[in-house]
Amino acid sequence: MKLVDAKLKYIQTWGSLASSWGINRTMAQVHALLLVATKPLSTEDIMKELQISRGNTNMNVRALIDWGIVQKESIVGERKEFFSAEKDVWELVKQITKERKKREIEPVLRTLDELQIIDEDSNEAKEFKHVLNDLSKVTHTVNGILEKAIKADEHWLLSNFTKIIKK
Amino acid sequence: MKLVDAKLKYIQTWGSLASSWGINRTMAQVHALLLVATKPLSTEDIMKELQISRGNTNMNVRALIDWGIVQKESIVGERKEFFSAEKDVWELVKQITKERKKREIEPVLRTLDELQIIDEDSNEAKEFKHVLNDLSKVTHTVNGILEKAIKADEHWLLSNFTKIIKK
DNA sequence: TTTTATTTTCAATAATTATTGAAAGTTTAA
DNA sequence: TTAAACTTTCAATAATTATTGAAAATAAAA
Repeated sequence: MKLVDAKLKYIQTWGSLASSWGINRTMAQVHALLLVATKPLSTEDIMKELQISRGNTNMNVRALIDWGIVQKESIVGERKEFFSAEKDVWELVKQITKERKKREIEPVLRTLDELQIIDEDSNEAKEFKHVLNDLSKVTHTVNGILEKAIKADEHWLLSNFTKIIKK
Repeated sequence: MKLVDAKLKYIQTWGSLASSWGINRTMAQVHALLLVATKPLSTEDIMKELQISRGNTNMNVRALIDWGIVQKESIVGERKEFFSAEKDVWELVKQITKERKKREIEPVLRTLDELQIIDEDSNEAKEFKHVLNDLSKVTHTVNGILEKAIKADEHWLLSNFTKIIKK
């Protein structure tokens, strides 16, 4: 396979994975592009490479910066902005985990805990509380694991998980 | 809070969580409804409760059965079908994990491995291969953890994860 | 068999989400 | 200052995804 084709296919793959996880396809493609770029890219570079508009490029680059996985770069003698992606894949996974945890899991956790306050004592209410409690427990556990994973360094994480997998 | 309101809010919450994870909102709501139902529900029951059409109900119930988290139930003397959800939340998490792993992670893994075959030796090609390799390693590790989690029983899983969290 | 109840399908449509492109805003350099 | 380079915003529109509802298919009962 030719390098150009491989890069193209890789960007496509990343984009479609992202959609299935509820992330904007273009955002994932911009990120994929920056991840394999050998130097920081400008808005123009991204527009040209992915054949998308200026507005779209700008929006998605900003979103990626918001997620903490893309940085602005200054190049001496250049007026425009350049962008580059975090290249350490573990760092990347941790950053994404951190953001999704904050944006998606934590709000649910809060809602689940709120809902437990039901002033009723029927069988139906008891069963409902029971399901809620189970959901809450599982979600808290998952949240705890992610919390730990975010703070851990690569080696600690890897060795721990490897231990579990091997067992 | 009243039980009825709590149930409503719970179904809404589950639905919006699902959207952010790339799962059809209605599908999540149907599942949420079945999860707190005290007895199996018919298509009519679901339609009425969630105010959705017959077609929509049918599609989403079938999808849930496909995912392995909802079962058909027969009630003696009743001609129509009834549906109920897996109530064991850990079993549920495992089933969902299993399906998402199969549908989303594994295809990516295959593509990543395919892409490694690049017949070029430039610096650019080397860097690209390096990033691919990193991505592949991380994805394989995550896949392995999930594989293990799917096969494990609740107590084993919980105690292992708790150990990691406490450390 | 025919009738009736129930489920499934799918074209039409609605709702949602993403994208464009041009105008407005901002920053830098002359 | 002013002008040019560049970035941001956002209403209009396109693309995608979800939903409806009625007709077709299937299954059970008469």
